[in-house]
Amino acid sequence: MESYQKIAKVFKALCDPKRLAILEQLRSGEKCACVLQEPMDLTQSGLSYHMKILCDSGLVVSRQEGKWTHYRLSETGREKAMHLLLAVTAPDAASASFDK
Amino acid sequence: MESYQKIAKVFKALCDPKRLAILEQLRSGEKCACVLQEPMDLTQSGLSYHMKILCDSGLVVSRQEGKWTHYRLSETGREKAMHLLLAVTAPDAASASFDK
DNA sequence: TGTTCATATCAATATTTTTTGATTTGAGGT
DNA sequence: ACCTCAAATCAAAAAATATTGATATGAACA
Repeated sequence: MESYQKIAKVFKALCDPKRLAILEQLRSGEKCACVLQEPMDLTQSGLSYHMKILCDSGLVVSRQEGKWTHYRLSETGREKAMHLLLAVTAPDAASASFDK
Repeated sequence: MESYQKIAKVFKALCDPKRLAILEQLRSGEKCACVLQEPMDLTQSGLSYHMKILCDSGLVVSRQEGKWTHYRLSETGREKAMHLLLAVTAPDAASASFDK
């Protein structure tokens, strides 16, 4: 079973407005770090900090190309997160009823 | 469109190990605050603080019964969270391909 | 090899979140 | 009305997270 810390790490990626804005940008396709930074109120090191959290969560993956780093959404990361959300918030088999 | 702050609030409920442990307890059915607190390393006011965050996220709902408060998982809360997770991490319609 | 550019890392500070203990509120019971 | 108990709220302290500016790494290219 996954530890609560590990699960928390996935959702931590999603509870910061700046990281949500970064994900929004990635929804339209792979982006280079410099491109992601431009429209945001973030320093270079600030972006790097958030990208690390997003990659650690598994929701985003990176790809090096020369001196550039490209980021994109991970389908498997998303699927794992969906399963995790369900696992954590759905009543267990034994308990039939719960609130609407 | 929902603000990033509003979205963040939902996932904030899921990025603390103690709140995940509380959700785990609720998976087996409705529980009174006093019952939830007992097995956890939490003071009364500490539990109350976390329950507020869980209720604010919509994933948990509460019900008063005399002087007791009972908490349970919300199905609609879970459904909304699932949709939100998808909305935030899935590539948009225009961009066909993304990473596995 | 030396220079430039993109990104990562580090250390310090600022900000936010969590914890704690004390107090308040409000529903019952006497 | 008074007392008790469960839970919420508040203010202060502690802990975790985010931001900033400076520096390090490492790829490309002259």
